[in-house]
Amino acid sequence: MRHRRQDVVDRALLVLDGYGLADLTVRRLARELGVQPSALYHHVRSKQELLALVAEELLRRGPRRPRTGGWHDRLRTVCADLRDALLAYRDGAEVVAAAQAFGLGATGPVAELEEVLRAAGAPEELARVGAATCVHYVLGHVGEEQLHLQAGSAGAIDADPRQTSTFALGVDLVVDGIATRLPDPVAAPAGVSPA
Amino acid sequence: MRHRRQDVVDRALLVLDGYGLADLTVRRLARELGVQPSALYHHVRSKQELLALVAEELLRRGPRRPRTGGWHDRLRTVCADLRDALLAYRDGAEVVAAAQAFGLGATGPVAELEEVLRAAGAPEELARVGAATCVHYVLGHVGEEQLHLQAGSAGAIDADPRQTSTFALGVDLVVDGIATRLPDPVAAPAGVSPA
DNA sequence: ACCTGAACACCGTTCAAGT
DNA sequence: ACCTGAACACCGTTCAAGT
Repeated sequence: MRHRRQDVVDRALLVLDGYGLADLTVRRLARELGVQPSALYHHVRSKQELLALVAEELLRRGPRRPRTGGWHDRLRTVCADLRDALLAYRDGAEVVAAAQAFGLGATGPVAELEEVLRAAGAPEELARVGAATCVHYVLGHVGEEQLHLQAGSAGAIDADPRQTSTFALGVDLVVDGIATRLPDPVAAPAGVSPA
Repeated sequence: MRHRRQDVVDRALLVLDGYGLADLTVRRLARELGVQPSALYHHVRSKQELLALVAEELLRRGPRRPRTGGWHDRLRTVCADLRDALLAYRDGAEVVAAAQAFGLGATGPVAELEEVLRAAGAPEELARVGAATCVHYVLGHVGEEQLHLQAGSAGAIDADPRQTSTFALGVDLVVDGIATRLPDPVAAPAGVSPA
């Protein structure tokens, strides 16, 4: 039973989805892999690093809808992809929030949101704060969703359309707020980026 | 050395601020109180309940600026009070986020934000989502702030004015977004609440 | 390169028993 | 009402040693 780093991460995601974040322990994961707990430290420096890798992989496995339309729509699409990625695994939002909480990984969505805003002509500070605000909202909202979900795990995406519309309203609040701060509401022609 | 429930909570806040959330353990807290770990279960049902009480007390100890001006200003003031309460204790945002994460307490700010929005004429859903969005933003933002703070604990409130202005921008993004959804932008005269 | 075996210093929680 | 003492079933991490 010899494993590589990716095997450990893959199995961790299975444990996460099957038993929740609280039961995703080093010892539990080792048992699941048929290996001693100490063996995991050959693949990973610490449990924190493991959780960061899990968060990253969870996001990587999420959907990626085509980015079309104006910056409003692009922002919403990135947020929706993020939400679906988080909802696809039990305690997904908690895992990614934890990774953020100790300053590791899960920076992909933030970076992409910042780019969308910069491309829309947002000054640097607005791009940074706007992207962060979107991500904070999505993590918080999905965290609440998963709390009231307790049961039902993978595959149950968008089971509750009321939650989805609530999510959309929240995102729009942030997006509309950003719009009031953008210098020029004129949309650039497709394929042409402003200097 | 006989203690009451409030003694336990008070001491927990001291441990939190002195050593951080990771070191706020049942056993550590018991040692600090000069008591056996099992004794704490006479005052508290579980560690979760303890953390919820700590979160609640932390918020109770926060400032409460006068609520003046239109609903924009009132919203901002509630958010600012919340931020200062969280910043006053090491890992404050993490503690309150954790309490929210398992569905306990820390509902005061949400309730007050909802009331402000209802009084401003917001339909029920907008009031609920708007309040939640504000709180998600503040928790996320202060969480990041405290992460990059690592050192420096209580008393260091608003040491970094750049962070404060960044915080304000984020709140305004949400507030402005809510404004675009409110039915009537006409401000009511001070002291008079709309029917 | 990947793993074992054993140890260290911890956890949260329960429960009978004491005052 | 508040606490002790002892136990149970766990944690994350280190480290010498094995193949």
